[in-house]
Amino acid sequence: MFTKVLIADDIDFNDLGAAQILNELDVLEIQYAKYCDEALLKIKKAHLDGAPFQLLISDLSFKADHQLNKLNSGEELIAAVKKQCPNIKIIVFSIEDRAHRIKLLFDELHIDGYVIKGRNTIYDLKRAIQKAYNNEPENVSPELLYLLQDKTTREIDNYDVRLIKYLSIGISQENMETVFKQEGISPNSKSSIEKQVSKLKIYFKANNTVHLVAIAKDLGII
Amino acid sequence: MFTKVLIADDIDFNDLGAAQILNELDVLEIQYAKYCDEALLKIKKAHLDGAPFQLLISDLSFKADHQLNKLNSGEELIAAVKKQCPNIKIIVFSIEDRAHRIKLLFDELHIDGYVIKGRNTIYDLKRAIQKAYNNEPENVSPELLYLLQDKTTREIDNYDVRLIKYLSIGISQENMETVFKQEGISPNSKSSIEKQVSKLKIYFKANNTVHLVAIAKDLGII
DNA sequence: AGTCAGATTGTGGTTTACCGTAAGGTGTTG
DNA sequence: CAACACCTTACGGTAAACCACAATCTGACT
Repeated sequence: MFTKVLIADDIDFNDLGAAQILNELDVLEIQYAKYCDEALLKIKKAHLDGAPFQLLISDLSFKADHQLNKLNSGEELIAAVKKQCPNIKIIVFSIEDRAHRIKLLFDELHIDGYVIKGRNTIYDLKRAIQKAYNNEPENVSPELLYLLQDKTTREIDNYDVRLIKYLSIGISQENMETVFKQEGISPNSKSSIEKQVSKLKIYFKANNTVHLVAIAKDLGII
Repeated sequence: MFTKVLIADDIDFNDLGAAQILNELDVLEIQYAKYCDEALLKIKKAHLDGAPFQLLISDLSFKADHQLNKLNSGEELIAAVKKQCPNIKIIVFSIEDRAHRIKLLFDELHIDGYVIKGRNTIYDLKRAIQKAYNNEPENVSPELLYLLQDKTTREIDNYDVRLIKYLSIGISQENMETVFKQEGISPNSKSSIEKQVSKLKIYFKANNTVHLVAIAKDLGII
């Protein structure tokens, strides 16, 4: 079993539960971080000291407060950690249950497991840690495995996400052409953008653009 | 101090932390509920048995799963509980930090305290329980008190919320007139609706309607 | 190079949104 | 009841979104 584990979670309440599980799994050294930056720092330090963490259990959302942080989400933390220590195992542990966001974690950040905080957390997290240790693939709870099958989320690519994102921050379709050209995003003609928005509306069964953005927000796509 | 407390939270992980705090406060009887319906049932039963709960600590969001529930949010649970047992004290305990939603809890459901799940949860919840026991007003953490001062949320009334809500589910301004008349919402002329949407856009500094709805969703207004 | 399918862009017309202004209603006050 | 402010509704013009169709470009294959 892992011997040195870091838990990154901004809710102090969760430490107790995590500690209990890791004790049951006979993990010797457990450290905690309440901020992303703090977590990265600890991982870097341990790495330099020649006693690296073997597992990071991280939440996704970290509340902003008076402390200024460079990293402000689990995604950013994980990307930074992977860059620094590619060998560390990473399990994400969050209440987020929207397939799209979770899918991205596996596909782009190559995490080693995902546990939804819920009614069976204690059991699920324990299993996930064991699976991560044994390098088992598809390290998610059964209900999530089902969610990840959902096509809806797979057929929405980065272009779509950025398009909807820009719509949601008030860029009109008129101006989208200019913005896309500045950002080097293609296709970027007014006509193409209209067409793509229209496709997305059909795809998500949205009556209009307002509806589309609301749906995308609900699904966690933006 | 309270002697009988119910905790309604669907994340099993949180039970440990809550139990620790309540033990420190010498609360004798602590019960847990993972579903809203379950929580209401326990409260009803205790009431009928002549040994009612004195305090309910409830989360706001409860995940849906295979179990069908009549009540599906903390708000619904609290409304139902208040109806049944007006004397029970209620503290809401959630990660929700958006002023608008919290404000509604105090103004319409008359809760006795609010604690944001965060880095100081253990301290904050303990204080909140003591304050609720002593009937102290404004039972929130200092940072939240500041948030609740924010005017933004006070000046948005029910009409605005419904308007934005309908926009977000794909009702065009064209059709809003018909919908509002059916629902008995007034004013309902196309002109009035246009005007109100326009006001809201100015208020929230939104470039267009899409942007407005996105902002409203981010603020937790809808 | 030539062909072709599919993607991208362009164009014109229709609908909806947007915005200013004016007309109509309602309630208050002297 | 006249005067007034304020709210609601109506109207008209402009801009943006929407939609169908046509033109152009692109890359793969022969």
